[in-house]
Amino acid sequence: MKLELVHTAIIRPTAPYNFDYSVHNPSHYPIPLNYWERGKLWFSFRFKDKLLGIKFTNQGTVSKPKIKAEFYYKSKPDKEYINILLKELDYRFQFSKDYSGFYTKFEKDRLVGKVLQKFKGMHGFCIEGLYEYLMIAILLQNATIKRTVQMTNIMLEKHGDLIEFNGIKLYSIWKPDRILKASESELRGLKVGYRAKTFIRATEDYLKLDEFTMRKLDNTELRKELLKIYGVGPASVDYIMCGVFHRSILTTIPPWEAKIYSRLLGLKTKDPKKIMAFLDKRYSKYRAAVIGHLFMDISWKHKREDVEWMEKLLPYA
DNA sequence: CATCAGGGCCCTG
DNA sequence: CAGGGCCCTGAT
Repeated sequence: MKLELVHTAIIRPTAPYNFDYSVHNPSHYPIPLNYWERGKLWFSFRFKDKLLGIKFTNQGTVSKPKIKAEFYYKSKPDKEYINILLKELDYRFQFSKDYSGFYTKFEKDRLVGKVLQKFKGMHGFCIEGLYEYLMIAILLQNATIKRTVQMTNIMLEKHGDLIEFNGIKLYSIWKPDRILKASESELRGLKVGYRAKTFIRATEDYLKLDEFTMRKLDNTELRKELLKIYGVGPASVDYIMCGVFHRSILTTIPPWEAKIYSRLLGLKTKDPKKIMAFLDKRYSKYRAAVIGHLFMDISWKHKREDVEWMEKLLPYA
């Protein structure tokens, strides 16, 4: 479906704001829901039953941030819709979040000071809403990157919605009712295995929730609610809380991440529990933010110049 | 060719 | 709370 330019807005994030570090995460697996190049981001965005294409263009600097946002749709949406849409984008991209306390606290830290300098102005972001991210979490479970990519693509081709705007074609994750209309056996035919059932059950559970109300819950309550969703366990719940709900938490470190952090932090141990204890002692409530920055750093490096040991540690096989 | 583990999670005992 | 089963794929 081709979409037309229907509205343009200027967004002024809270400084410091580094555009590229705040709209693109090179460690995420390639998925045709968005497209990034330096200073620009195109993405599909389903919100309140409308599927739009959105393009961001960086027109500012880290200290004087400014983004041009262009909205593509079938017809001109009303003012009210644009207003709540901008509010939602503010939440998803954390434009108004103030990270200054974090930066001043650790800017001289021996291990992460330099990285914090480099990434100053990186805001946590998650383009996807709860439903989309939930589906992605299921696609990630118990699979290598390659398999996840393959399952994602077939699911998007069969059930996703394709849009075209500003010369770019992107998918959007299907609407929940689309998956409920599909049968489990039909989904199994797409070689997603036991996830066929998980997609359906998780969608049913999702429809009982209200993600906007959930944003007001504290971490403990939120975790409890999310764990009620079929197919969401300790690993996925952490990804969802950090991503969709922007909670700065680090409760479990999966073994593959432990290997990476061990190296980044210059530790001898690769034991997730010991690494956690170290982080907790040194960075306490900022431990997730610290790890987030270190991981971003190595991911960008890896994207640019192929870090050899990362290639070995990441299960790209 | 067979077997097995993998960036989990559910269910059963 | 421990451990088996689940889908597929690629490594051995």
